[in-house]
Amino acid sequence: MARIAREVGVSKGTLYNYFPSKAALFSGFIAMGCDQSLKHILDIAPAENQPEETLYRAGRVVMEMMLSPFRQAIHRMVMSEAGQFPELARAFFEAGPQRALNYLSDWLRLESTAGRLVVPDPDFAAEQFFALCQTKLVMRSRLRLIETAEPAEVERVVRGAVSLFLKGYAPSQPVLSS
Amino acid sequence: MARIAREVGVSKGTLYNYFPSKAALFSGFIAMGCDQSLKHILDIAPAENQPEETLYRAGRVVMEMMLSPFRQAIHRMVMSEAGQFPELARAFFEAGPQRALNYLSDWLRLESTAGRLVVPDPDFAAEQFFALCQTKLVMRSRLRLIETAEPAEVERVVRGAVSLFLKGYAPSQPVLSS
Amino acid sequence: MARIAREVGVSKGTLYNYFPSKAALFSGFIAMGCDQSLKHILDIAPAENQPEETLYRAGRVVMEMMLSPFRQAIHRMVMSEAGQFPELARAFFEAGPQRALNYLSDWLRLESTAGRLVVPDPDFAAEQFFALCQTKLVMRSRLRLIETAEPAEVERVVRGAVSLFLKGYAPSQPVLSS
Amino acid sequence: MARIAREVGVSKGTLYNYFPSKAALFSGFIAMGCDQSLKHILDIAPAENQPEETLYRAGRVVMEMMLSPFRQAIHRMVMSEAGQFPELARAFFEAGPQRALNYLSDWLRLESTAGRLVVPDPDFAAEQFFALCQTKLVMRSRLRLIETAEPAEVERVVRGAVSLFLKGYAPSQPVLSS
DNA sequence: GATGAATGAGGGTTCATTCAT
DNA sequence: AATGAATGAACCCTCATTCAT
Repeated sequence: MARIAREVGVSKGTLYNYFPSKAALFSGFIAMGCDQSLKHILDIAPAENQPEETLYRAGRVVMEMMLSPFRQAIHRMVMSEAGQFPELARAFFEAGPQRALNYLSDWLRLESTAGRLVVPDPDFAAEQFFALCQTKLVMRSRLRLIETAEPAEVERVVRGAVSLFLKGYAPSQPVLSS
Repeated sequence: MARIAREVGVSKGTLYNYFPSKAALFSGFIAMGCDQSLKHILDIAPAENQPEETLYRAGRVVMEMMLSPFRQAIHRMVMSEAGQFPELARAFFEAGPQRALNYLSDWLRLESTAGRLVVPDPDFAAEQFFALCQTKLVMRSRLRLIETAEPAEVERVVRGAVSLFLKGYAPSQPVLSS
Repeated sequence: MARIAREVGVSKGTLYNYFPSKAALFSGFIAMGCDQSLKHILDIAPAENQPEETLYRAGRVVMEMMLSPFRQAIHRMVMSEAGQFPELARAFFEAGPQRALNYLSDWLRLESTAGRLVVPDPDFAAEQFFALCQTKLVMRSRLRLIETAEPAEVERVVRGAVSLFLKGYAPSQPVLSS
Repeated sequence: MARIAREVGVSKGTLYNYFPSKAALFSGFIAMGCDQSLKHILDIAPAENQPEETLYRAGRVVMEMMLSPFRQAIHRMVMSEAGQFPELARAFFEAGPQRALNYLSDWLRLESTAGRLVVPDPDFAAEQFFALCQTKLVMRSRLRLIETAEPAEVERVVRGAVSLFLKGYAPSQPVLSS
C-alpha cells in the first residue's frame, strides 16, 4: 500500500480514504480492468455469422485478454495474493473469466437449439474452448518465457482451437441443405 | 524461513549456512520439485494400449500434477517471481511441463506413424491436449476458488479432453479393417 | 472524531471549529454528562419513608448510574486520562459522585438527628454505603467481564448493601416505641 | 509496543520473540504483578486469631494492593484496553481480585462452620468486604484526586470495614461461653 | 558447523488534525 | 461558517537476515 500510494503520489491515508482495505483497492482495480475488457467481448456474435466465424472472433478476443501485459499483471497479483485475500480471487474471476464463460455458453446454447452445433453441455464446452485458447502461449507468457506472442502464433492457436472444437461439436453431417 | 527451519528440524542459522538467501533456497527447491515430478510421467504408455487408453492415463497424470497443492504452490511462486527471477521460471518450465510435452508429442508422432492417429503437428497437438486438461478446474484451483477438485469432476474433464482430442485426431474412418 | 462528526451530523471541520482538539471536546462532553446525571439523584428521599426504603431507592439509583454503559465509558476515559488531564477528573468527581455523597450524608445526618439511625460520622457512612453498592458487579462491568448486569443480581447487591448498612447504623433496640 | 521496546532497550522484533502479542505481554505483566502481591495475601490467617484480627489484616493487605501506584497503573491500563483486549481484563481479574476473593470466601466458610461467624453466602460476603475496603480512598486515588492516601485514613477505612462487616456477620449473642 | 536471540525494515491499518475551497 | 479531501505519525505485527556464542 505504501508503494502504491507513493507511485500514485498521495499518502497512505488518502489511499485509505478511497479504499477501506487493500483487498477493496485490488477488487476495484480488477473490476475496473475487467469491465473495460468485457466491452470487447460483448459484441462478438452478430447472429448471422457462421459458428466458425463467431468462435474465431471469440477466441481472438479471449487470447488478446489473456495475453495482455496488463491482464497478466493482474492475474499474477491475484494468484499470489489469493491465499491472504480470497475475496480478491473471487472478484477477479467473477468479473472476468466467469462473465466470458457465461457469454460463450449462452451462445453455444443458442447455436445448439438452432441445430448449427451439437453441444450437450454448453457450460462445459465453453470451458473447453477457453482452455484450448490457452494452448502453448498463455502459460509461456505468464511465466515470461516469451516477451510477446507472435501474431502468427496467436492466429494458429485460435485456428487450432476453433478447428478442434468444431470437430467435436459440429453436426456430424455438416450443413447439407443450407 | 523460520517455519521452514522448524519443519526441517534445523535452526534458521543452519538454513542460511546452506542457502545464502531465501531466493536461493527457493530456486533449489523448485528445481528439485521439478526433477521429482517427472518420475511419474515417464511410464504412461505401454505401447500395446489403444490410443484412448494411453491418452486417458496421460490426462490423469497431468491433471494430478496440475492440481496437487504442492505443485500449485510452486506454480504460484514461480509465476509471481518470474519478473525478478527469470531463470527460475525457465528451470521450472523445462524440468516440468516441457518434458511432459516432449514425451507426449513423441508418443503422438509414433502413433501417427503407426496410423492409429492422424496428427500433422504433434508438438502443437500435445500442447492442445494439455490445454484441454486445464478445462474448468485448474484455474479455479489456482485461484483457490475450490479447495479440492472433486474426483468425479476430474474424471469428467479428462474424459472430455480425450474425447474431443480424438474427434480431432483419430483417423476419419475409424478402425475399419482392424 | 470522524465518527463523532458523523453521528452528530456535521463535518469534521465543523467539529474543529467548535473544539480546538479532541481533548477539549472530551472535557466538555464529560462536564456536560456530569451535570445531567444529577437530575436523577436529587429526589430520592420523600421524608416520610422508612430509612430502609430510602436507602434502597438510593442504592438502586447509584447502581443504575454506575452500571450504565454511558457512565462507564466516561469513567474509563477519565480514569485513563487522569494523569494528563487532572482537572477533568476533578470535574467529573465533583459533578457526579461528590454531589451524590453530599446528598446522602445530609440525609443520614437528618435521620440521625431524628433518631431513626445512629450515624456518628455521616460523611464516612455515606462513603461506605456507596462502596457497598459496588459489591461484585461494578468492577466486573467496568472490566467488561460481564456485558450487562442481571437485574436479579443488582437487586441482591442493593438488598445486601442496605441490610449490612442498617445492621451497622440502625438503633440497637429497633423502633420500640414508634 | 514500540515505546515499551524502546524503554526496555530492545527492538520491537525482540519483544515479539518473547511475547506473541501485545495482549500476551500485558497478560504476562499483569500475572507477574498479581503473583507477587498474592504472596502477601496468602498468609493472613493464622487459624488461632480472632476473626476481627484476621479481617483487619486482610483489609490492610487488600487496601495496600488497591492503593499501590503500580497496581493502579495496571488497573488503568486494563480498564482502558478492556475494549480491545478482553482477555487482558480476564487475566487481570483472575490473577488478582478473583484469587483474593476466593481466599477470603474460603476463610469465611471455615469461620462460619466453626461458629465464629454467621455467613450464609460466603462468596457474596467476601465481595462485600472488599467493596467496603474501597470506601472513600480507592476511587479518589484512581482518579488521582489524592496523591497518596494518609495512613490514618487507610486505618480508619479498614477499621470501618471490619466493624460494619462484623456487625452484619458476627454471631448475634457474642461469644458468651468462650 | 550449528544455534537462536536480536534486529529493523516493511506489512496493512487507524485517526487526530489541517487547510484550500 | 462549513466542508471533506489530504495528511503523516502512530498503531500492532511479520519476517528475512545477521552474528556472537
